[in-house]
Amino acid sequence: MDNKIKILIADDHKLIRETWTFLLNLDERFSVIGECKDGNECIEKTLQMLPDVILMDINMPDLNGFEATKEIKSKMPLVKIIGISMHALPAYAKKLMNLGANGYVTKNSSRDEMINAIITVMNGKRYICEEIKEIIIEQDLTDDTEKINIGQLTDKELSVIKGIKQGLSSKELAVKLNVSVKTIETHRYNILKKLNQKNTTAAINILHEKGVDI
Amino acid sequence: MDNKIKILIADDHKLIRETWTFLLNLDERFSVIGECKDGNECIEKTLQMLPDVILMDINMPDLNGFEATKEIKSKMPLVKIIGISMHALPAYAKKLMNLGANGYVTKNSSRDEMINAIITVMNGKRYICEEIKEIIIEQDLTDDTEKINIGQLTDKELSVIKGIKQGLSSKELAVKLNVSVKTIETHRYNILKKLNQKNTTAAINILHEKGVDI
DNA sequence: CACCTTTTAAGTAGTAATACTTAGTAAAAT
DNA sequence: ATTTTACTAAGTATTACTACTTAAAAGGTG
Repeated sequence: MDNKIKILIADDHKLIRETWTFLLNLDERFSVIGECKDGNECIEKTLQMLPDVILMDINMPDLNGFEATKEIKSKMPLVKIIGISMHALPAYAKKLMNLGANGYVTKNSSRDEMINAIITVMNGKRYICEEIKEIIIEQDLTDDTEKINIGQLTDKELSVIKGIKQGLSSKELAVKLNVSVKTIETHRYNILKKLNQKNTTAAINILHEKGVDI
Repeated sequence: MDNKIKILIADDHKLIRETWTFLLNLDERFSVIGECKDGNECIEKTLQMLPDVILMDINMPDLNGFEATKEIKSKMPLVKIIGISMHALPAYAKKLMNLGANGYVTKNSSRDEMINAIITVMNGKRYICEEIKEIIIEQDLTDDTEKINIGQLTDKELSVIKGIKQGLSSKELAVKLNVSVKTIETHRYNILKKLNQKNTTAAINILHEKGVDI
């Protein structure tokens, strides 16, 4: 048991957690020592259980993967963190790596790729999954043609347009995000400017067409 | 014999009558004092035999359970009536209860459930079987989601919401569809009413969630 | 430290959308 | 033959959104 790589899994979906736990425990080299369903629980269990690697979902309630990564790396810089997301967005990967994560893989990835990621980060190197690598290379080759990029939108702007998509008004969003209506209106204005659209309906539509999952 | 609950069974199927008679007579607390094969016979025997409880089938020839219940309750309001039907329809139960019945059980119900029903109505309370309760709860839970129906939208309304999705304003849509801006505004209003949404963004979102390809 | 980005939020205008009511016409269903 | 539904469109009022400008505070980067 001693020489196995201790893994902590953080994901808000029970099925995902259990699947990864099962798949990883099939490999002699790994031992999944715990599961957590949000960022706060992950921070707690990390301090308690001292895992070697954390598989951290980005989209979690209460405290998301970005925030949890930042917090954990400030307290325990040696623990390896691999971000997991359903979004194949290089911007997400880049952001997470800048917060101290050691790897980033999408939920489309295979067990082999995840194992590869764990081994790689345990060897002190960073790991980015093939899917993201391909997109980065693709974008590098096609260069400046794609003006519309999710990376242009900030976190708050994404929160705002997500709310708009759900039918919330500026007033309702102001209450939800605990800011003034004027702030929401500024965010809306900036979103339309960045995406070069006349209204938010068109903005949401263009994001959908570009395959951006908001 | 005096202190037993006197039961009258009304059902057009002999086998059903005999089965219920047998099953209920197994219990010391009950005594089935008579059987009848239609509503008219039930009214007659009720006036003759003065039962405590009538187990009344809904589907009977000549005079059905609804009519018989209404008639009996107008003459003898204190006799307890439990409707029995092969149909697990809350509407039937509701209708019968409004005619004065004290309980409603389906023919799928167990002996225990029927005994429970008899005891309950004898204690002055109404009884609805579990099967019907489940259906009512289910309908109540799914209720407002079923209000949204693509079939409600007319051809013109679909054209309008498609245009809105693409980011067109009412003015632009008016030009495109060759009608006045006021007509487009009316369509918008009717769309929101039909889909029960506060704005078109929410309407488009709800259509997407329902898998409607607009 | 200076610089940049993000987030916040104010002011001012103008335009668009929502929330109804009423109403005429044509077509389709009862 | 009568009712219903779809489409049209006007009126009125209110609310929401869009289009800027300006600016201060917080955070990280070079």
